[in-house]
Amino acid sequence: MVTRAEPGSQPRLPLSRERVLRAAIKVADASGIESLTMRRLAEELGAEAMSLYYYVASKEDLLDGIADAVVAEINDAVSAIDVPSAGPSWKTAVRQRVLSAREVLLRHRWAPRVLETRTRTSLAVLLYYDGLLRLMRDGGFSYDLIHHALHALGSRALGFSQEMFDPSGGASDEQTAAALDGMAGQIPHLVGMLMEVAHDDPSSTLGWCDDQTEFEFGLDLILDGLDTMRTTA
Amino acid sequence: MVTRAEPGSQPRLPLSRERVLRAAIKVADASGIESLTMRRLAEELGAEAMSLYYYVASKEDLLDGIADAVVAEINDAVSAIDVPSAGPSWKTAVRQRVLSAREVLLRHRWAPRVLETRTRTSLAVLLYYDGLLRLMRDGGFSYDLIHHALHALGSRALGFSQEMFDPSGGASDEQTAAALDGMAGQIPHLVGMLMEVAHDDPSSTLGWCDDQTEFEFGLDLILDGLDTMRTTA
DNA sequence: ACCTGAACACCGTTCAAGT
DNA sequence: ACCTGAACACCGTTCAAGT
Repeated sequence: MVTRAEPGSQPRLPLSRERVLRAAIKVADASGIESLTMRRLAEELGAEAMSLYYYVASKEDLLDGIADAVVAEINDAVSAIDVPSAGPSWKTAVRQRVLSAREVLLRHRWAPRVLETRTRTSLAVLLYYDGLLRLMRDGGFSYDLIHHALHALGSRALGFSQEMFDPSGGASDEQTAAALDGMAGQIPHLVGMLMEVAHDDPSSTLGWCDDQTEFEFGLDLILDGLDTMRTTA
Repeated sequence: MVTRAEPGSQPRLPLSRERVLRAAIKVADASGIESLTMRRLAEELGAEAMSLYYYVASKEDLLDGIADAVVAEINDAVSAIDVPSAGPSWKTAVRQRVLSAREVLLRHRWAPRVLETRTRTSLAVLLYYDGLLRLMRDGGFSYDLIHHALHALGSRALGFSQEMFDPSGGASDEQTAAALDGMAGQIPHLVGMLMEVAHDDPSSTLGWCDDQTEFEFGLDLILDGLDTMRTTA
């Protein structure tokens, strides 16, 4: 082992929690969350896996850390938004915040899954919800209705929703169509719907459905319902 | 190694995919999904881990299998429901199906997480959605609106929703109250809301919120919104 | 056809040791 | 204070071998 630096080797930056978390996000963004292992992360940093434990208590702590960092990124994005929120304009204010959060999550596809599996309550998440809450208070909501509303929105408030099935499932439209055709006897209504919807929507080049459109449809459905309750309660 | 059965040892049942999946569900129900390993499952069956690979192709295939089994259990439960679904009664029909699905999931707490992580499209899930679709067709929905509706419902159609944060987070109410108090400066609206809501609801002995009530609130909000669209479209 | 033992390539993590 | 090598206890899985 040579103590002196190899000729041409850069003097490595010292590690820090900040650098570890940044590198972890980089790995997850580039290669997916399943490829984020302590050894792989250490390699990315030019260090040994064991060195990471000086900055994170465990892998769970690492995941808590990168989840927090993503929500902090969301909080940064939404704090730049400055639109009126009094009375009826609460809705566009909330809508804009949620869609901003979604934009951040689209840059970190692994984030929803990691967020869902956190057990620790994250201060960053609480701060985000506190911001939404303020807007709804401006809109004239009671605390009680806001409480229901936050539960009704669930993860949608942070910009993502659970799609239980993707008809295309990663396969091509042709493969999907063929597979569905074979099952038509068992799932006649579903096949009927997908035939019609796929035909009607020439812009669905990414597959059967446009996720962004569907996300906004669901979001607006909930926000509109809440708006009605706000005024009738 | 003795070839003859030990005195008192029961002649072990032969393995089968059915038995493997059943045992896997039993382990997950009793000890949580994280304790479901191939070795632990084999032990439960009185066999070796390697023997399981004769019935499942991989652990992913095992998870696909138990997810399918749970949805099959849901399909059994909802197929016993026989209520009218024509016109405006579509809503109560769908509502009842969703709440039945939820009851099944409450017996398998690990199921939502496993369902979310499946990549393969499950026939059982398609059958479930096809059933919902039929009810909405009876209600007079267009295929196009049903398509939006299924996306808007997302996992809620199958009886569960993503709660992004649990204010209690497993801790006692006293601990939660103390922790929130310390953060009151940073999240004033959230603290204000939780103080009021917890105070107002003497029945919330399980913590700050009654999940079943909140689930139904969110579900009804969406169903009511869809019902309006059904009649105005 | 059905089941298994030994072994492999990975994990996260502990611990004592280096600078 | 910061980093590491060797080692441990666990994974899922391959493969050749047993009945």
